[in-house]
Amino acid sequence: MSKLKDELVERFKELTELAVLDEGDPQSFRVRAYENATYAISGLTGDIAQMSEKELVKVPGIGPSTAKKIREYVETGRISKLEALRKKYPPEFVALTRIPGLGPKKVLLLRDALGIRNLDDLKAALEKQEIRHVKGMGEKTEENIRQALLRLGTTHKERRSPIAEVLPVARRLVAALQGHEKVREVLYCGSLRRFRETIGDVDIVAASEAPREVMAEFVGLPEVKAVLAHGDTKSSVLVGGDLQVDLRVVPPRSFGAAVLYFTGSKAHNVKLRARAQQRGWTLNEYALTRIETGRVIAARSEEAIYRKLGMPWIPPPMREDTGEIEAAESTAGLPEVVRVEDLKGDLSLQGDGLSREALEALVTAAKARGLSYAALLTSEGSDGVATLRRAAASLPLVRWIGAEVEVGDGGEIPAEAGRGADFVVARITHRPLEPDRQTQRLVRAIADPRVRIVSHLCARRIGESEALAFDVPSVLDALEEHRVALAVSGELSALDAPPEIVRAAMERRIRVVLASEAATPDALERLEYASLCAQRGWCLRDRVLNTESVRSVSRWLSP
DNA sequence: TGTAGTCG
DNA sequence: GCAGGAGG
DNA sequence: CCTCCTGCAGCGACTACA
Repeated sequence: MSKLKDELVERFKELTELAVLDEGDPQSFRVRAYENATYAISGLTGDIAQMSEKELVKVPGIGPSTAKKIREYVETGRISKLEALRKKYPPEFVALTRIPGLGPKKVLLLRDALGIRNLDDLKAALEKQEIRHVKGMGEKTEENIRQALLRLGTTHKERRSPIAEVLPVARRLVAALQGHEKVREVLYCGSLRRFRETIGDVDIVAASEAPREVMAEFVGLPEVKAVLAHGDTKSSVLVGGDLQVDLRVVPPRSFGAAVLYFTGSKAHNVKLRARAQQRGWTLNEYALTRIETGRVIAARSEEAIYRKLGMPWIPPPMREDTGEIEAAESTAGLPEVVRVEDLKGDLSLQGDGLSREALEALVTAAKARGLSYAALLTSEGSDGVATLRRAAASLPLVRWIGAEVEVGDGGEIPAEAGRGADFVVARITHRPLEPDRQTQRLVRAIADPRVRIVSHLCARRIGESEALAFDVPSVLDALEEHRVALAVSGELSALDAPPEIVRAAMERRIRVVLASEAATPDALERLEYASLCAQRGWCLRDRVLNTESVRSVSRWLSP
């Protein structure tokens, strides 16, 4: 977005980190105020450089002090408070707090007692076994730091893993816990349940009356590489490629409250708690409770808690405090976002290279999932179309053969593309271009009259390659004008078009297609992922082409 | 056993 | 450090 | 309008030290 804004957000993040050290407490009010200010700045729209101190102070979360700092940065390119703190706490010293288990207090203690100012000092102190002699630390602390350093690099605090890596692991762990006889219910929560594209750690919540046994089972699972903490109701472990997984076990009557609490987001929870407080209630991970009597109002299910707070259940992907709570309590209610059950067909099955048997297995599985129509795609030109048409003859569900074509550097689509096919899907591939050229490329491809669907609009690979940079409004305008549908791929390393773009598309009359791009029966589950991703973008059900009847899909594909 | 630090 | 209320 | 004052969510779980 705006470069100035990004810079300010960076500066304030650093300010927050340094304030934690300066205050010696991550919970101090000043630290929290900086955090809020950072969030407030990241939500600013418009030209920040043009805003006066007065205007800035009006923004919730920005007070006189932050406003001054913003103006100072705009005018001089620096923030004196930040410079002062940097001097006091050099970057290499601050870096020490990123070691798991080392917070502000211990880091400062190490500096004052042993003069440790950077990683090398710390390593040297470990060598000499000096740390165990510091008052307040012991052999155990020393050993923990040693272990943390060994893991550093792979598991430093900020590392987030692509959802494609995390989801299968989480599903296996949940399945393993589900199999335990003392487990009543179990669900992964956190950013994974909200379907964010990168995941910091996995939070699993289980309901059981025998927490200790469940915990023992959990930390003993074969995938567990290291146990970071192991208590009666809460444990943390590392699995596979150094992914941290936390398990909380709660009594079954609190399952809904726990799942709500641990699903977040934090900002969503804060708003919910405020709504509870207005009613004289309090909301925590155990229950929604009336404060004066201590009576539980709701706890067992999320749905009940939302209902008591005057809201319908909110799909987890929407719980990011981007207006969902206000919408949920409005008379109009939450928008009706698409759910996987709404889907009637799949327009993205990958037919290339599949035998008749494989095709049959694919469409049979699609039918078993309740789908009633499908399109098979080929990227092998008119020969591919002909082959696929023959192979798919008389198979159930298959209504169309589509040609998937790659878009060239200039947005061109080969002259012969789509010959013999029922429609064309333009698949965007990764080409590094200047934003203006990229925009032209996409708009030109969308404007080609053969193209009915555009897929992988941003050509991104989560955790590998960035989304293409282009002017989003122009491209969305083109989609609307030429009546081309926007695909949302459920392929976990793509999830493309991303939610921000889907949400912007909802402001226009743009249709969406949820796409599994499946070549095998198992891969059809990506329809679920596509719908969760679409929910993050507030994708309305009645904008999704493949929730509609064969007739209306046909009309869209061949206008 | 009480307390402090860290994490969530 | 911010927000909101009280009091001037 | 300004200044001054007060509250800011709140806590649990776990670990290590004394």
